[in-house]
Amino acid sequence: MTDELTARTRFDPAEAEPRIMERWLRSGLFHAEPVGSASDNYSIAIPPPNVTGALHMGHALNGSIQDVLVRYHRMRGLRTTWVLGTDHAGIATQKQVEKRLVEEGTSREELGREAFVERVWEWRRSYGGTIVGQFQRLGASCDYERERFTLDDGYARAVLEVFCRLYDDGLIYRDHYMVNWDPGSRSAISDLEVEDREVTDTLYDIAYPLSDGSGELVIATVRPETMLGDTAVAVNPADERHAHLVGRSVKLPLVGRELPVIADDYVKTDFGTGALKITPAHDPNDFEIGRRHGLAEVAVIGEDGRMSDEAGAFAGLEVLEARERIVAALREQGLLRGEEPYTHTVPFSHRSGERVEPLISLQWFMRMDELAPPAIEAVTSGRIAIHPPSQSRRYVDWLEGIRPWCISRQLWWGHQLPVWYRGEETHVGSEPPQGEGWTRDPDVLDTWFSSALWPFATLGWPDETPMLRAFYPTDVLSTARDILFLWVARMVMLGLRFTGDIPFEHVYVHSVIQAPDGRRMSKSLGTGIDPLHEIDEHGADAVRFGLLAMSSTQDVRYSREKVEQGQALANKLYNASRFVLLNARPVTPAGPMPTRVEDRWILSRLQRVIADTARRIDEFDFSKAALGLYDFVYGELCDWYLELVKGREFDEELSATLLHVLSETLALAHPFIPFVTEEIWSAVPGSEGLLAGGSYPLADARLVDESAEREVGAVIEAVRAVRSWRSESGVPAGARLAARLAATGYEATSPLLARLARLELATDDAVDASPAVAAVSVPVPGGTVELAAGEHVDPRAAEHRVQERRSELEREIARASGKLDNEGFVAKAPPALVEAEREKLERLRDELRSLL
RNA sequence: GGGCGGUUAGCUCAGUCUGGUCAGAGCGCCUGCCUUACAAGCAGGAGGUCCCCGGUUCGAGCCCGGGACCGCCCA
Repeated sequence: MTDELTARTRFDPAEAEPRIMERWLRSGLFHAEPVGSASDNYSIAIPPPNVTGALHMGHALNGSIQDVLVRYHRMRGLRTTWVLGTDHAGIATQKQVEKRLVEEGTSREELGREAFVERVWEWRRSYGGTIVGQFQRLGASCDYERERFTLDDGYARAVLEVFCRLYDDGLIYRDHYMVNWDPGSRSAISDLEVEDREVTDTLYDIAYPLSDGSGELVIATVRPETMLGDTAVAVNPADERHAHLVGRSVKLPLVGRELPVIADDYVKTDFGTGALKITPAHDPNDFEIGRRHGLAEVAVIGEDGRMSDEAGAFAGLEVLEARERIVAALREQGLLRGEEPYTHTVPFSHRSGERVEPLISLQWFMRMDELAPPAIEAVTSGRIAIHPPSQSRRYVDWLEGIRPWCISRQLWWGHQLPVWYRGEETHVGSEPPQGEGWTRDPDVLDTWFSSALWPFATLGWPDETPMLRAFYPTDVLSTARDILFLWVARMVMLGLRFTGDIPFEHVYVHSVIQAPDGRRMSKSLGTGIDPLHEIDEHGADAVRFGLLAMSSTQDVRYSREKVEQGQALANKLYNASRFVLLNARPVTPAGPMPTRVEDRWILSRLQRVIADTARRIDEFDFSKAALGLYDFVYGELCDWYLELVKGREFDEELSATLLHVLSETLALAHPFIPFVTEEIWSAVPGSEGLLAGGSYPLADARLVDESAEREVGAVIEAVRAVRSWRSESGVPAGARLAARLAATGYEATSPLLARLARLELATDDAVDASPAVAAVSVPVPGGTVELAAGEHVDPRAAEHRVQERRSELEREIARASGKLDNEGFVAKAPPALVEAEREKLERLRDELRSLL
């Protein structure tokens, strides 16, 4: 870089980033050998992205967060591994490949299972690496040699092992139960894959005649087609209108079946007529009621989304068509008592977007009642810390209300259940059973079942591997809110069950990034912003910085300004480094040897930003950490220190301090903006190796210098005061003005003040001499600067400024004296505060007098 | 229906835990500058009913109560 320094005034991420990533990868720095134990080492298991996925903003933010943590701890000297990989995403991947098959004019059924699965593997080999490469664009320092996939051989072994052990322990079982059936993907899906949406349907009132002909009971439903599967009508036991009907029966229209009238608390008395048709096979609540009352379960809709044979005359029809025909038939028979628009929430599949059909189906389930309590305890006891803490309540609430988890999926892509049947026999085991006539269960496990093992299966479990010893439990799981249940809770449950230990010590729940207009970022809405495009445009450092600076404990809108701020920071650091490297002597000192006040000042400020940054990373406050670095680089290093040293000779002492401050700043910022800092590092004299492998700065309390901070702080304020006065009085910023310093506290710093404020300061013995031209008094800390501004002053501008200042002073004086006139304030406020207020008032009055 | 979060400058957000020193940042806007690192820069500036009402307090953007509006989660 050194040779290019003179020529290039801008950092070019597009050119530099791939080159630097290449160096990192070749160096092997990101790879850690399994040595020692987890308590000494640092590890993060990435929440595995979907193998079909491409990097979106959520990944980019999460990747930036994890990379800050990983780079920071690596530089702290810990053996560090960040395990990357993808999950096989059963439904999504299968759908991708099926789509292609359709385009080719064939189908998975035509291919057969084995050939189809091979096609999916082909797809995965060709396209499954996309997102891994995209993490590299971001600069993520993953241990790429350890990339894992939830269908790898070793991983698959872990999955089967867990299934078999849970089965043996009685936690996994097979049952006919109501599941969320997704007609789109022809599979059961879990509660977490269901999204409730509000839709407007028609609510129909239908009369069910009493069997004895003595009247009728009117029920209300939005799904008349399910009436064919009704097996009861229920009323609330407290409902006096219907009390006399309980125990009698009604005749189901169109079918003729006798339905008992039952009493159940679930029925709301204020909905419709207070009578509820019960269809245990097609509604989750009815299902529960049905089980309570021992009702028959008549399934009139099949897994193909069409009416089943049980639907009699309507068999084979699509649900919607059946509905129309049934309504028509009821109308014809005079049993339709009303219809009106009705808005309610309806479950939709996250996977296919289709309306979920609740169906009773024979599936495999996992009991959660034994697994959940230890997972709750791990968080309530503090063994696992969730950040921000408000999220732990959501975690606990969810686990407390957890229900059995349907883990089987009617797919071909995934971990096929290790279950075989022969007649009435069932065999569960990692090996096929002996003997003839066994058939394997065709279903696969929910992808999340395998993801739940991620923190330990990636490290070689069930074997007692060195990796597992060295890196489990992992340190942090970083994730978005919606994943708290999907992954985190399940990882904790299974981690505790199978390793006896928590899977991670900290859970960091980060923001969800919304579109700039506050809507959800989504492809279908057209509101998505592609992080790779942003990286192309602004550089990975800028995107990382921007995302981190945006992040918060709540959802945030994507802010391109923050990314541009990051880009500006990278460029600023690059140019500040040019200044240092082009001027400083290439000394390689043991450390800085500051004697001058400005050197002591920047070193002192540096210690503070070092301490703040480390603390903020430790507290997961990435936005404060990033913005704090920005403030240091801009507001202290570049705006002041580099300007303060410009008049000096770049001798050995100054060079040592400059190079020290530069090196420390680069290292400090490296976890946030790794590319530009690494690039500059290679040009710093005496720098060895890669910055990514260097050590993180530690604050040195001996370099904190209160008096230097006070003195230089006063200079900064004074320079600002003079500049501001100039600007408002029409005095050119560049004009050198004769001046006299009538203030204390500038003994060591007056030359600095003179240079930055462009003043010709009179020497001490000239202090009493009157300036040649009428003087202006500019208040600064510790006194005033008397300026002989003379010919430069625009009298009207100057007068205007004085007026403004006078009224401002009057306002402030009124406020301060008002406070002091308040007896309550003087009596009750802390004495120091009252005293400070008195001094302030004195100061204000002095200044006002000087302006009269 | 239950729970959680939010409302501060034109925009996006800090600041609220721990009341006074607090009206802040970035972007945008206005003015002036190519000052020997950076014009993707530098210097200076304008701009706020801290959602509303009430309370506590000597003192409230911050604490308490009520309300309005927006968003998210769960049922």
